[in-house]
Amino acid sequence: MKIHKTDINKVTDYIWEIPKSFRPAMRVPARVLASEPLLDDIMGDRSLVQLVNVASLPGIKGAALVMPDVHEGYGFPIGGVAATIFPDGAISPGGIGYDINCGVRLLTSNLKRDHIKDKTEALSKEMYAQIPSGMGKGGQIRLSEQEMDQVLLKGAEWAIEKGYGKKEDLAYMESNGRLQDADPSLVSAMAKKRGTDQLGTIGSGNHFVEVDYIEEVYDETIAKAYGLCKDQIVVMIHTGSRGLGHQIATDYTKQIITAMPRYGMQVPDRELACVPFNSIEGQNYFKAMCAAANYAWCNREIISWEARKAWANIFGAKVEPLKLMYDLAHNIAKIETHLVHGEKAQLIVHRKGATRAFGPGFKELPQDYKAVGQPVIIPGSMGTFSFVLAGTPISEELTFGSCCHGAGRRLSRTAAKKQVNAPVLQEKLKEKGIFVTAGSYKGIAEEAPIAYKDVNMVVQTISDSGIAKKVAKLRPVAVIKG
DNA sequence: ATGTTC
Repeated sequence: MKIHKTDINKVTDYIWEIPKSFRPAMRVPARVLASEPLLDDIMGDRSLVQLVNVASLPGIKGAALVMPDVHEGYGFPIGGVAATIFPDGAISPGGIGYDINCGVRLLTSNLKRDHIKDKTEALSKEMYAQIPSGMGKGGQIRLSEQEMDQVLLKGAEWAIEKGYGKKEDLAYMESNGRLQDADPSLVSAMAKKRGTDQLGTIGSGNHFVEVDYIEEVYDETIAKAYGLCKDQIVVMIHTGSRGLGHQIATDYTKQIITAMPRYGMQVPDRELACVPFNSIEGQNYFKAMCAAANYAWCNREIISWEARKAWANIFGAKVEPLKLMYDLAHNIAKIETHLVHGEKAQLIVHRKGATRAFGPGFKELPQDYKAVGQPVIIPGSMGTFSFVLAGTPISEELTFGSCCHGAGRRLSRTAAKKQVNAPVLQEKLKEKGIFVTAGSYKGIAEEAPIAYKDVNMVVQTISDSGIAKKVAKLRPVAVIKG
């Protein structure tokens, strides 16, 4: 299948639609949220074909959607949102991704840019020492079988009970850092084994811990509600459920590929394998997915504890500890209520490389954010900049309350490695005042800014389309990578 | 993304 520009209808400057009539298998239209240059960028790759395939998912409602940071993924495009009808619409592990509850959190400090100037290098070294990173890397904590089950059931609460976190953090996590449907008995022994020593570790790839300062505030009122101000130092953490989540995705993808024919579900690409949400296989996957999501929230809470230790070691025990602004998932499925053609419907919302972006008044928001909407954290590529946005009611109308999750890759890892000289890049960033500490040059090369879209363009599209408002722009000073 | 290949 090839998709040409002439197959795509322009709905607005930021919304492009491939109509349902394009392919007989499509059950809903396919929609791209992008400015024209960003759309042109993906015309040559498989993102749009994958999006059209998603539009044929059994039980899909509204439209198959991609955000402006879209790129190719396993079956589903990354940056994709697919809402299927509860309870018998499809659930597909490919629509969630291999790193279940990969997500981002932002911690705020009471220090300003001037306070840390002379200590940036020492801080980045201490962060690197405290936070294990890199492929397959384990941490300090070894979970017993009983403890593992508690982590999978309780998520971030487990870390807090054990003294690795702060009770006041819970209110500032999506779903309070815990999905109630988790069932540890549905997580394989292999997945649990892989997760035994990986709590408190960031892993590799695009995962990182970053120290930033706030370069610009766009919306003073919302920034104030989130506790953000110009020149303030903040810490961003991006990681997920590590080997445990990956193993769960592997286990259930296999199972679901085998089970799918029994339910008469057909999809154009084997990588979109799915079963009805309320089938036994669908329920088992969902409950295991929830367990992996809880592991990821626990992981990010423990990494925050490590970052807080590094903070105290560098700035002294009397410094105010880092405060959690918000933590949100961008690889997850959630049961949510949205309007479909003007009527309320319960949906299984798959977000793969897409975050939630609910507007003001949403009941799950912490009290101090209720009036301004949910924080959306958008990490840019290494050494560029990142954004904090706020969700709006428009996201609920256009995207099932969803937003983009980052800059979005434009070069494959292999292509990036060919083009980038990592030591040179590291030195260049240092000259710009950004200390990058990484376990491997491979990681630096794969994550070079050239491998990513222009985050400014991506965020501008989001802001122009109205699904989220710009609140603040963040510049990195130290990056810890795998 | 991941004890690189589901």
